[in-house]
Amino acid sequence: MATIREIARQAHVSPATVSRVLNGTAAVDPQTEARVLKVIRETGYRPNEVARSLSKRSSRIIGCIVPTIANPFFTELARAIEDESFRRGYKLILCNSDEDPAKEEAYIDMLERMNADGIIITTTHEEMDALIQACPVPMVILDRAPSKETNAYSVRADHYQGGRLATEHLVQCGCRRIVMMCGPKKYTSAAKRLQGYRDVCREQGLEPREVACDFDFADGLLKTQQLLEHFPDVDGILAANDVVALSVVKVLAAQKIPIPDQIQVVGFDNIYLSQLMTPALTTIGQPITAIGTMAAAIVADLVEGKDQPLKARILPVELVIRETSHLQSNRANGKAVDAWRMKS
Amino acid sequence: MATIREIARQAHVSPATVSRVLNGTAAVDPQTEARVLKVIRETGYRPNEVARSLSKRSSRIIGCIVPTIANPFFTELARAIEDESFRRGYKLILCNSDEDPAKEEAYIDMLERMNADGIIITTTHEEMDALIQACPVPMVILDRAPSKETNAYSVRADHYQGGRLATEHLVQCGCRRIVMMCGPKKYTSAAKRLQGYRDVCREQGLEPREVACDFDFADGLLKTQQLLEHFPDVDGILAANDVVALSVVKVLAAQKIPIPDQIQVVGFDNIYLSQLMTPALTTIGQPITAIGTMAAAIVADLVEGKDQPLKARILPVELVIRETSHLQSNRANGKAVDAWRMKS
DNA sequence: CTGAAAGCGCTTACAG
DNA sequence: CTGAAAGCGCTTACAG
Repeated sequence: MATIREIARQAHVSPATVSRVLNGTAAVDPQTEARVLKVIRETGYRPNEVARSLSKRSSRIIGCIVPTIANPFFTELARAIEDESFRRGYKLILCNSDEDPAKEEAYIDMLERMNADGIIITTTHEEMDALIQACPVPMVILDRAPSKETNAYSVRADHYQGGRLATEHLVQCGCRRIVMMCGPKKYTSAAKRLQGYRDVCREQGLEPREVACDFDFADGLLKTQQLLEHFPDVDGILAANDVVALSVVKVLAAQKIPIPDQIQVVGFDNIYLSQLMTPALTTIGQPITAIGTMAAAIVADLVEGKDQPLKARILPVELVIRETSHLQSNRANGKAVDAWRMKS
Repeated sequence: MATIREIARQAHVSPATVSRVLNGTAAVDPQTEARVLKVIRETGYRPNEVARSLSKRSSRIIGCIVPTIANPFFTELARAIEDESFRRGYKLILCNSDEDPAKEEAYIDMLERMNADGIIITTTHEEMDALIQACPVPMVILDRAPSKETNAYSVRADHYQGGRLATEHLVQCGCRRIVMMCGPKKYTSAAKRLQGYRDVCREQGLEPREVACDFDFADGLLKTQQLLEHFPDVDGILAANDVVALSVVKVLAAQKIPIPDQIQVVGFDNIYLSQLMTPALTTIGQPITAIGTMAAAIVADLVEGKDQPLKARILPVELVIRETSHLQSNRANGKAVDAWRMKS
């Protein structure tokens, strides 16, 4: 692999001049420029990124730390972040923390040492706040409200509104004994959704029924079974998220409980999978792609010196009606309203 | 952020000595070492990775190029690669090519310029062979047979055997009119599975019935519908992969065709999702984690100077029986054999 | 418009 | 065991 020095030699100029035509950082005589370009083309020269990173103290690397891409929600998020990063000329280092604070810390450390230009992280650990505060590179926190005095950016969906929309929808669909399968409270998203649920219950004069549930399939199966024992008269279930909704559907199918005729189900997230399931899932859609795109864009803008006045951005959610719920008026023919989307 | 020079100053030694205690590359007087370590601890010094990469001409970065992590198969593969990379002290740069040769080329170029220590790639494009050949960094090709004269490594599953196992299983389950939904022939995996299917058909005196189908959900829906029109008497379907099997199940459910009583279905891959579906999918399992782990291990071993005699590794597949098929003997009670796994 | 020189922060022969 | 020096391959004031 040729170096800039070699190109300079062949073009009878200094390395500085080659650098200038490469980066367009200063005016270069057109004649000279043409000569340099020619040599570059002929040799297939490509500048070494590591050397450039070292002298510029910027690597054009964005780090992304998520619990695990095995969770489809984070897969889709990571994909959106990668797309925007690539579009803006950045590379993405993807890190799976498994929600282990030690791994999160190790990855942040690694990214700082690599001169990463920004870190996008989804964490639920309060202990991380100090690290985030101390981090010399820009941080964007996803899907969670950061503590007050932080200098980090945050992008998340309006989960409170999501909780409300989901509950109101089930009420409109005729449910009166709605059970909320609530994700771990340490997640802002779970806590906010729960709050929305409770508020609507109060407004509608319904008694809240709650079951704690992790955001994964296995716990979803377990808690669905418990739920059916505790609340045998349940007629509506708000699943903690779409993955849990998948479990709910599986358990109800196994017990031959018809969906949505006996029990209606609403998920959260609107991951791609939710439309592939049979029956297709009614859910609260988060703007997953928009969240990821915005997170990467914030980092890129920051590197390019663009101001970011807004530290926290909250994006709207939407109700996506499919086959696991049905409005009263449609109950007669038992058909689901097809893909009717109501913007929140 | 302090530099090695600053640590050296405070510990009254040269930067070279600090480097030596940091890397253990040469014996250092215990007294001196203790002094250096103390300063490092007190200052919280962490060496800059970019500078280290530049002087060592190794970045401890592994690049991974997949079509898209939106496909669960590649998500699981990427997760396994990341785990092994992290374990061995490497970072993973994840790249989604969308099977676009231009993007693949751009990413390979980028990774080379970053001094990546290895590139793990899943590509179906023959045109890439020249690039792979020219690539100065070690390459591991996944899920595809590389062309003969390449110096790249390859790791893949035994898809021919997979095609055989799937077909033989359906025959044992009593199917006689089995349709193979075959993935794009440019994929080695698809071509090999088809070959296995054809061979078993010949051996069993069955007439092969084939439908071409892309490896995605949308085409799966379309081709399933066409399949039912072309072959109205079909009693067994070999889906191109698990994602396509999801589509098959969806279409059959919509048409109220009972699975497995009227039509039995077998997928390929055994992605995590296949067990979450309702009904849970009978499928041919690829050792996804083993493939990813092995790919990352090959790169790490290479960097560490360990010999890699075997250029191509072919891993076994297994039949995973769940609820979309049932053996003759079980047909009577209509119950699926639960998680009975037969090692290939 | 152009070049010589210093610098980015490490590592590693080389000499002692 | 240790240090001075050169080098990794770029970029960027500085001077002309």
